[in-house]
Amino acid sequence: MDAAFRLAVLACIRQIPPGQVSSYGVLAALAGYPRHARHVGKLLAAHEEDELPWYRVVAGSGRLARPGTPEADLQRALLQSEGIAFRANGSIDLRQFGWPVHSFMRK
DNA sequence: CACTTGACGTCTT
DNA sequence: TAAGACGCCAAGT
Repeated sequence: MDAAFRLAVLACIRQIPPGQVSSYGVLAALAGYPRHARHVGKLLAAHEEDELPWYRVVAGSGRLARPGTPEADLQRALLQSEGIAFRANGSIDLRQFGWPVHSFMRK
């Protein structure tokens, strides 16, 4: 596997501030690998580390990946505990909680 | 080599 | 705006 890819992506994920979320595509681009969103997901699927805030990674649409799974429920709970609000349809407003866009546009 | 798969994303209807 | 189609790329079969 490409160790550089893993390290770069994991490093970016660790940069996500508490109470905010990022998306697979954005993280891939930040890591220097545009169009590799699916691989970020592949990485998280195989990688389990308690320190890593994997739950701060959502789909670009603002909805959770793999809905219906126990993992998604856990993720929802963890995010809510950090103050992130979910809409009625079960999606997150990235204009409010998305990173790094939100940090940059902070008014 | 052809085809499928997957924690995704964008473009068309 | 919602629902599909289509694109993406590395790995596995």
